[in-house]
Amino acid sequence: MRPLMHPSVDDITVEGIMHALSDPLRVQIFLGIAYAQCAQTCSTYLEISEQAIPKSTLSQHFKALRESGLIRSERKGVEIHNSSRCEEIDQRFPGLISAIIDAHKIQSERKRVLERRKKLKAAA
Amino acid sequence: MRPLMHPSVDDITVEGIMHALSDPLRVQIFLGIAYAQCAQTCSTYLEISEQAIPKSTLSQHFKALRESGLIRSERKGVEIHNSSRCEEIDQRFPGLISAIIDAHKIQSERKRVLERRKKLKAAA
DNA sequence: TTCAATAGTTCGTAAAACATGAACTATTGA
DNA sequence: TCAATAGTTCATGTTTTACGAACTATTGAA
Repeated sequence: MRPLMHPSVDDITVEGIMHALSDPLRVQIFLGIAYAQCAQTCSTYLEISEQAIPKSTLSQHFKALRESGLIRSERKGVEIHNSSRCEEIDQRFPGLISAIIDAHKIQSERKRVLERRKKLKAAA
Repeated sequence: MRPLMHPSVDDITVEGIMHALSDPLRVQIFLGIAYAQCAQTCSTYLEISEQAIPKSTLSQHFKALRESGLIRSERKGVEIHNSSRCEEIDQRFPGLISAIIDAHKIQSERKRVLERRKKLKAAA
């Protein structure tokens, strides 16, 4: 098994970040890691949504996040601990990650509101 | 030929924007349109880099930008004028687009510096 | 009007990227 | 040494993307 590859901060690209965060599942994973006070493992996300995510798929998504430079993965015994590289990225691209995180907050808040509204309408 | 489809501001998603801007050529086109004081046409970009970009490819890229909500395309006679939807997007996701644009400025400035350094080194 | 020129779209297909089950590897604890 | 756990890698079917060729829309001139 080859060692986990991480790009140096200088090799992180905007396009790479955009691509990594263009997949809904990957964003969800990344936000989970970014918000988490403790490092997250791959298995944390085995049932992130209604249906189970195959672990090979999860593994690929973690790899994509890692190779874009968004997360750091370190083996801790039998599992791999993932943490965000937000601070490093913020040094290189100030405000980028937080703007994306804020946009996601707005988007998911609006989604919640719309769903509640829909439910009320259906009940009426 | 079906009419040009534009999502309403409320249907613009962060993932959609990320995806649209995850391609280097598309970012270049988008930045060109965002910076431009006048609306840009598809043909403006036929030779954006060293080699010519096939126009069917360009057309698809413009379509991707349009359907992500990043640009507005309007037929003006024989050509189609493209302009950015930055203001609208900024209403929905304040600061997102400008953070991405700033990050690109940093990235391309750094690239320029590295290339100059390399050239000087080669000359020495 | 018809026709050529210009600007861009759409279609078909070949190439690249993705998703996932099955098999494999690494680490730990019994 | 071996079973259990956590994750990776491989093989393959599916989806997305790139681009040449053919098509459509608009204009301006004959």
